[in-house]
Amino acid sequence: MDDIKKNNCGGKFIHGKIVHQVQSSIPKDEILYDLADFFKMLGDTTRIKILQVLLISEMCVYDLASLLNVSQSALSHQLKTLRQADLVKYRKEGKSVFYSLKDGHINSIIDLGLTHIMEKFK
Amino acid sequence: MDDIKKNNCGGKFIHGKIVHQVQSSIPKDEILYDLADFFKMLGDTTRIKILQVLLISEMCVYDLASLLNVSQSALSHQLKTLRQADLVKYRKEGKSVFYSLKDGHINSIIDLGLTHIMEKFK
DNA sequence: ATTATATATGAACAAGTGCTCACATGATAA
DNA sequence: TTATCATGTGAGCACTTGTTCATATATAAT
Repeated sequence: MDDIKKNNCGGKFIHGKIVHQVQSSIPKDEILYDLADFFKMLGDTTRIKILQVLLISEMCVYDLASLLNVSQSALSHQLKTLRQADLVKYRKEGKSVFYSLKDGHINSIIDLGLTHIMEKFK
Repeated sequence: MDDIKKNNCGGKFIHGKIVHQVQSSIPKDEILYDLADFFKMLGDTTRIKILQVLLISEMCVYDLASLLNVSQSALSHQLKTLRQADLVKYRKEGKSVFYSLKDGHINSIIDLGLTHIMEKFK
């Protein structure tokens, strides 16, 4: 019963037992770093919009730019970012380049995020 | 059959039908803005670590700082950020302040993100 | 070949972010 | 009260990020 020493933080940890237990069950730093990088991709309005669209249908850059009301240049830069994060793929057709999602996980993750947000909208 | 005019982007949209269909099914800008803000919270290594810990157990600031190997100040700043995002709650006990998760969604969202990351680790 | 269209990209820059440092606050101990 | 411990916070600063502007590339039309 000495794992909780109330009102005394002088030693290493206040609650050694709990801390050690937690320490052994969280993922390695390398993984958490990648995880943060992944969520970082979803943490920008423009990119979330892009993904929302591609969730429904593939689309070429020109249409995407018009639809989202962002400059073609800004969009291309963001698409490059998403490409590097391995979240989108593309195919060329004439002068156009069609982008689409590369992964199915994104769908459910964004959906979960949406339901989280929606709860606060009432 | 004129919703696809191949190799011609002169008009408003190349693929009007698809664009309009997509346009009506993506969430409002206000929601997408909040959604991005939410994912932004998960897009930082320190914050993801904090949440990973609180996923398992509540913890006081001192223990959390020691466990995650971050300065107490940096941690307090991040905890404030998480508080403002309404992701954590806290209770005071003597000199200590114990933080815990406020919401159950975060658990499943982080888990989904983790499985996404793990797939690329082989 | 020349022109127009669709996309990509480098440089520059403004805005945002996360840290440290110093100090403030609040509670307990001496 | 005074000292100590746990946490919070403002200011400053280095670093990152997302955009614009100009230009490059690549394909198709004239």
